[in-house]
Amino acid sequence: MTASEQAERLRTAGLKATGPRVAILDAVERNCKHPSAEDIYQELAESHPSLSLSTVYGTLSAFVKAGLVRKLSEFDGRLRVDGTNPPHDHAICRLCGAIFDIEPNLTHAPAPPSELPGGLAVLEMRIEYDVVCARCRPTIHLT
Amino acid sequence: MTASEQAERLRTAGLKATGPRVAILDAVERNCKHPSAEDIYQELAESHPSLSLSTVYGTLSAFVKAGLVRKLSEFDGRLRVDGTNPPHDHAICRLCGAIFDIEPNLTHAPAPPSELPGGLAVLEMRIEYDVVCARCRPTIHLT
DNA sequence: CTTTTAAATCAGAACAATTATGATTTAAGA
DNA sequence: TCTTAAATCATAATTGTTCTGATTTAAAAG
Repeated sequence: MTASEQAERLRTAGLKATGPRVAILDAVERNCKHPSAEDIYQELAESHPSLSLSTVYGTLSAFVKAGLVRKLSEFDGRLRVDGTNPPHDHAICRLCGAIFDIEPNLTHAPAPPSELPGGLAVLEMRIEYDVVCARCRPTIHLT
Repeated sequence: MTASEQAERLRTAGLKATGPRVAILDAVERNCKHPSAEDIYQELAESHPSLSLSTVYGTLSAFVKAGLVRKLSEFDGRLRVDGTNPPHDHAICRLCGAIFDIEPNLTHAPAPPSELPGGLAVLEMRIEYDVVCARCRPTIHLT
């Protein structure tokens, strides 16, 4: 996606299309590894030396509100975002905290309801698996 | 579950059955509201005035490693634990971050696979909904 | 092409949650 | 009992995130 297309997306979402914003949106979408704010900051350090970490935080928060990127449950206690489309499921190793992307529909889940009890409008649904990964498996006794 | 049964569980898990440990294990199992470390600390403040917050952290971490309690994805950036309550789904408001417990099987999901590609042993599966809650709904334009 | 204005940015301070430290206490097995 | 490794406590240190306020900038109006 070109820079000006990204800019257009930002404007459509009601956000100003600034240099930092386009760069951050781009970085999030390129990075498939559920980056943290710090990850993105580091990633852009070279090309945008004046970028501030607090801008990354503020921008990510704006993106999440606007629905441009997905905020993940903070698996390891840090904010992590996911800009990849389409949505996919996640498996988290309960021992080491590693996150794995899981192809959706591996577990034939039905389509999400459009609304949940209590007036909750559903935007998206995903499955989260608690797992023990291959690396950690040998280190424990599974009952 | 009696205190001595709890103590036995701790020993079986390879942990010393100390007063603080039994109390914390008990508190976690009684509390169905995904308590944070601070929550548990507060809950035990009266009955165990000398209990230290750092002990709560250390103990919870030991319990998670031993598989005695579940560590939840930290929705709001804080550690949260869950005792033996039946697992349930969660809806998170994308705007305000509020968490709602969702009755499982509302979205008739099938049983989880016991293993996922890449040698991931599945312990548990849950559904996560991104929602806009009733309070936040009026504040935005849904497309 | 200015001017205007609200939004975005930056750097740094403040804050909150968690982890580390090290001296002291304690459970459990010898 | 005695011994030993583990657990505890209080506090310091660290880390991740949010807040602040002065400055800059995009976008829309004139």
